[in-house]
Amino acid sequence: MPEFRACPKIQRQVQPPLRRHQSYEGRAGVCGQHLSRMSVGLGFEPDKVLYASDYFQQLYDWAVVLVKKGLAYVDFSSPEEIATQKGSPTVPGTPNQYRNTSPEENLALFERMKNGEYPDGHCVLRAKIDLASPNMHLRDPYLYRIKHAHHHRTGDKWCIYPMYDWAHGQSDSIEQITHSVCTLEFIPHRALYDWCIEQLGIYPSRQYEFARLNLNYTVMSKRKLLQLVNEGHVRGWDDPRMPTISAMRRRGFTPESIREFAKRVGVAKRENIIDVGLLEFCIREDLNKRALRRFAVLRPLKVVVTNYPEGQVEWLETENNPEDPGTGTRNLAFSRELYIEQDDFMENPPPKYFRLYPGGMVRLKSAYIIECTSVAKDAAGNITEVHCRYVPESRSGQDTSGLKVKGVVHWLSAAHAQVAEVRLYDRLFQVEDPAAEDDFKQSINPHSLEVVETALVEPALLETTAGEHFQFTRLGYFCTDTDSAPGKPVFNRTVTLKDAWAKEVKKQG
RNA sequence: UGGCCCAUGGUGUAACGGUAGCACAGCAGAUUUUGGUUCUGUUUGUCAGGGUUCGAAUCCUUGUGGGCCAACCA
Repeated sequence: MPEFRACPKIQRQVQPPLRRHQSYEGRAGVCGQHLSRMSVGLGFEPDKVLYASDYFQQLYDWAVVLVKKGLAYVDFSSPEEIATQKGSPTVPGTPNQYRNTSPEENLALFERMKNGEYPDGHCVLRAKIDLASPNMHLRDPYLYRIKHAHHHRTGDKWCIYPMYDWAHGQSDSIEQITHSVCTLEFIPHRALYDWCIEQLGIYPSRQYEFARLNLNYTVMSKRKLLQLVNEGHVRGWDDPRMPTISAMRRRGFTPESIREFAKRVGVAKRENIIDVGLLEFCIREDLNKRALRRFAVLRPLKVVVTNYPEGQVEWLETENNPEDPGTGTRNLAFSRELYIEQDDFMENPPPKYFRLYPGGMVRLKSAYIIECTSVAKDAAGNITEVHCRYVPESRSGQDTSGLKVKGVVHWLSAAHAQVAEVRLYDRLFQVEDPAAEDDFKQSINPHSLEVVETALVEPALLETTAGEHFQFTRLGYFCTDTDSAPGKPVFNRTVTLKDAWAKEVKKQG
């Protein structure tokens, strides 16, 4: 039954009252709250939330008007009969006996419907329009059906409830909505929307249809998303892999970035599938300016600086955000045993690799230049440690070494690093348009979530609270998850940094 | 095989009937103590055929392609 009427304040600069045209069905207050939350998630304060159920009496009175005008009748046929009588898009419908009932009789019948004299589904009120119309929605559409159901706002007052088409235009009209915005599939409904308003002679709201925003590598329909949730392919509606507002917020997308994305996408009438790359661009653009930089090592590789004194600790200054000097600096502990990212070392590097390799030099960001002198391996031949020599006069900010190195690598002091859980997300589907597949679930990406339970982070990262954004230097943007506990932070990777090297590797095959 | 909606680079989206522009992506380069950021340059487009017009992405028409339309759902 028609329910909550979303009325988010879409854009202040829009002159006429404009509203999102959609009603929701749901149990006690859930949807109204959900809509409000969604608006807030996008950074809006809902202007107000309105309820179609507030108009039930008016809607009923208007139905009576229609009946009296001979434009509506009570039909006792079964749903199957009615469907058959409607014909098909190429075959006109045929009228039944009830279509000729007099207005007076219909009035009495409709009243009995309202009074609860009939059981559920015993009959319906139908508009009398045109059974031969090429627009199926005009072939005497249902206006009211009987449902002896308790309504969370109107209680047991009604046992007949209006259908969508009978509720929507009139509700818009009551609220003096000038532009009622909806998606393309409602185009055929517009004729009925207009018909109701015209027959009633009420405020002429108008409906405008636009294409829904689709994203590649995911699905957008509520039906499909529900399946993902119910069948456990994701952990819930706000699983950071989902394309829902709550999930996106949890993953670390800011309201500003989502709105910027929507702005760049634009609105039009043609079907579209937008590249998630644009969304990623928008969140990087936003977070680059506001996220504090922190060091984190996801897959640690131990580095021993052989010529650095054992037990010595130095505190080296590094910037919190080079894009915003106002955010100041912090100090990082430097010592003889460090961790770097496994990806930042290769024993046999390919061309153009300018990170660490035997005999190679690299700058430890905000610290010293080191040179790899040897590699330690276990019995199986796996690299367990990398031994390096540091250049004492290459200290960041006071480098007199004259050395020029191409690679810069982030690092953590082994003795100071703390453990944190980091969740890495990848696209939920392996194909661009899963909805076009025979079975969209066949194309689910089995590696859409990778949990790194023992990532290493700066000690300062232990103090974070849910919703905080960071850039883990050279890795990507991360957001503290709601699963975090004191001293046990969990980070979601919102998006990686652009990675020119990954592209180069791909090119080299 | 009825009706309706849509069609502009890879993806989106602009252009009173008058020079097809913007963004993302791509490519090339510069800068860089994040292979990030920033900056510079650059490849690629009006679905097809007719018609109207001095002039068509825009108007008309035919075709092609895609989408939508039957629920006691919204």
